[in-house]
Amino acid sequence: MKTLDRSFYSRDSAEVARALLGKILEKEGMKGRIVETEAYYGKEDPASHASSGKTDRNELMFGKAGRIYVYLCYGLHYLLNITTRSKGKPGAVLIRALEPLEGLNRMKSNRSTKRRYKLTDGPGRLTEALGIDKGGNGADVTSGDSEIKVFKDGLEGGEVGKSGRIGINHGQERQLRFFLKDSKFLSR
DNA sequence: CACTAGATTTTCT
DNA sequence: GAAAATCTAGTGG
Repeated sequence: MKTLDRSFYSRDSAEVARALLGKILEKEGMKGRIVETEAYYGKEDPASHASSGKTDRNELMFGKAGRIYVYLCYGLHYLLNITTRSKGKPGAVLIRALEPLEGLNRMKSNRSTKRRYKLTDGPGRLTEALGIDKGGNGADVTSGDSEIKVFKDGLEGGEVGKSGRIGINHGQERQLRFFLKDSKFLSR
């Protein structure tokens, strides 16, 4: 299985978000199918971290495409993004939900809650299940020896839905959330 | 089942 | 000081 190369990620954020649906994400042997994503931009997007300029936290969004951007949200949840577009044009795609495929037992033991069966159907949950934290920040997904990889051959098929993004209060009801309609592993 | 509070870092006012 | 790209556990019907 081959990983996607940098030209795949160097496009418009919404195109990348749409194209990532159905692709397989792997971290240390644990695999999941990407079923839900959201696109973020730069200063023209008030919901984006990059909307008000570069900071220590978001500088990866300003760099080259195809790298991991992990961000600690609400002080306790890590969110997984992949940077998009080209240098100087900040952008990223947030991975919101996965369908678990391999390594389920390890995902379960990574998650602290045992009551719920929910494993990877939410941006904060999937990072915990896969053991992703700030250590993975800046990794190059297009490189073969990265901890986190995205494969070119996904599971095609399934109707794609669009909606406004979730969890943001900064207005902006542009349709930048993409998901596979028939998936049972979407966030709320 | 529905609703609510609380956890806790980065950033901006 | 307050809000944010969220989730969990607890309470009450």
